Amino acid sequence: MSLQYLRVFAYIDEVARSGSIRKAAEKLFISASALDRRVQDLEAELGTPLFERHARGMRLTAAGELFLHHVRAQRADFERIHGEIEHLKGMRRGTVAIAASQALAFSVLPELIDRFRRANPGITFKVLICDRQAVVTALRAFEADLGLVYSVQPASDLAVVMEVEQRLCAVMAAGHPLAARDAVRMRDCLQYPLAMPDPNLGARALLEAFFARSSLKPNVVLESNSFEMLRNFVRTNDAVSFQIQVGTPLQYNQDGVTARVIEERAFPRQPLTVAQLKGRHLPQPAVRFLAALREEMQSRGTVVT
Amino acid sequence: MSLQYLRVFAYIDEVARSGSIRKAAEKLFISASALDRRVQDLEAELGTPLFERHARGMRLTAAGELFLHHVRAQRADFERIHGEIEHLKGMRRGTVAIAASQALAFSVLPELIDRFRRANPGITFKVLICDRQAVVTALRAFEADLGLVYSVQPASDLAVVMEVEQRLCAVMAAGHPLAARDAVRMRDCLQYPLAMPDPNLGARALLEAFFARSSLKPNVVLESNSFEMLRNFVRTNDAVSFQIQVGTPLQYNQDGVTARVIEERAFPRQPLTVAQLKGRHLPQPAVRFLAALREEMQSRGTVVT
DNA sequence: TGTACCGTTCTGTTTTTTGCAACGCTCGTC
DNA sequence: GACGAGCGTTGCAAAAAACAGAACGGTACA
Repeated sequence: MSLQYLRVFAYIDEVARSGSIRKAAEKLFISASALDRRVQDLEAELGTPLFERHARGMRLTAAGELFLHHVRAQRADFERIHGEIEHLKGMRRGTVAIAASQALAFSVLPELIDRFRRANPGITFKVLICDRQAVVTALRAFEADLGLVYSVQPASDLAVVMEVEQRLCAVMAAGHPLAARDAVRMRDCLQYPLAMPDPNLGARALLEAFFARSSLKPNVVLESNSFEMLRNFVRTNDAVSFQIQVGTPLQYNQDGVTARVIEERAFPRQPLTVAQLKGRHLPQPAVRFLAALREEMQSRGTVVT
Repeated sequence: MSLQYLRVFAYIDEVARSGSIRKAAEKLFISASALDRRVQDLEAELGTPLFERHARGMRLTAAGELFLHHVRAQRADFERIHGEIEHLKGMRRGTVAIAASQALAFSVLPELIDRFRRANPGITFKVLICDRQAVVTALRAFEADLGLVYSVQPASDLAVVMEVEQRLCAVMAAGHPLAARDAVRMRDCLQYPLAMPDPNLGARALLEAFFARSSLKPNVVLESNSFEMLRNFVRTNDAVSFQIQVGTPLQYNQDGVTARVIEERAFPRQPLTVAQLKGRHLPQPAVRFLAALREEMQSRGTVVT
């Protein structure tokens, strides 16, 4: 649903996204000339150019940035109101849009969403799995209601609605010698080849911080931006990988892979944080899902905020 | 400035205000039929009627209430963004809309606004003086950015941004016997005829609360909803009136009227509160004015919040 | 120096919005 | 109980806005 009367707002949004009138026009199924006129008319009404014209396309001006944010906020808020009107009509429909780190794609989110949908049928989900920078981008563009990230850089336009204390886990094959032990220390892991998450995965920052002030030398045989890749790798050999607690199969061995919490006294800790765009009204379904998420996390570990 | 593309939103807003298509059409300078079609088209797009049709006119449905609030929020937020864009262009323009109780109309607001405008030329003000119920209404309808009220009933959609502890004052002629004293007690006032603020003025609630648990019997000779009326009345006789501190000329005798703080140990107190609509982004000028207001109040009395 | 892509303008066409007159309806009143 | 005043609503033609397609002028990159 996009409401005929907000057409021009959608135009501006798309032009900013595509960075070009012609590309935007194609996506909007109108001609470039028509789109161009709408942009120019709006600029005339505002008395300010919203875009800088370059040979390669259009870039937002400062005023454009401001206005675009307003446009996206309005479009998102309209969707929320529309959802609440549907709710009044008795239709329990709605969508929750989530942007999350990879770690949550493995078990937490799928299971939680499945359970939530059984209790609240009619509510649909959009889940975007991406790195933590893209999570913030999605929140800012009103493409996600909630962002779930490990080690997010604080930003003044984001509000942290929940923080869950997370410990680091070593991930290994079920038959791995370390799997036989209850407690695993970091120096135990370093006896084996390591499959490391790459720098734009949250867990990496923690590991770097540890190695920086340690004399232990890691033997990295694989580095990847995919937890799935790392997990599948360690299944068939004696390598050890790392992941944050919430993303690991602790209690049950799944697909021949298991995990153990790393017991390390002075290990740097970083919480898993749930964030939203500051000052935004979340749609009702997102509010309810957040409550379910909080309940889930409280039963699982330490919820800080 | 109202932006061509939000035309239909203005239509809905006006229809809700006027309660009738024909009256709204007249104010909007279009025909009733054209307006009617826009309303119907919008309802069709939303899949829900926004208005109930009666022989006397249109009344909002539940969905209509919801949507109207969104419309007004959107229009107000657009004004804010437009102001910030003007700000980018170097034009320091903007408007601060205030809804306030009568008590503030006497000296605080006029003086503060005057001073503020000297420091920030180009910023204009809209001040609506009304009873505290209308203040809340104006905030809800996005007609006011800030509401200044004495004894506001708490509401879930209002956010209190500031509270100033207020004491009650006795107001009397400059030559009144009580004016010769430094400290005035309630029972001193009751020696004289009283000019009482009427029930929908904030100060009245306090007085009622006091009399309810006191054996003193007030001799009320005048009751009015206008502080100006009360003040002018006591000037020429020995009657005593009441007003909250912020609205009274304490230090200087103005127009032959003066005031003294009432010293009463267990007197009920109610703060003057500054409120805004919860979850709303205030325009930049309003934010700056609020800061000036806070500074002023801090120099004048006890700011609680 | 060409070529590919960009935003833009000009033309006429299509779609949307509007005004006007008329209709059906519900109220309050004579 | 008829009647007028007010209301929302509907057809139809006119006006206005948005549109597509071809052509123009420019910049960037090979």
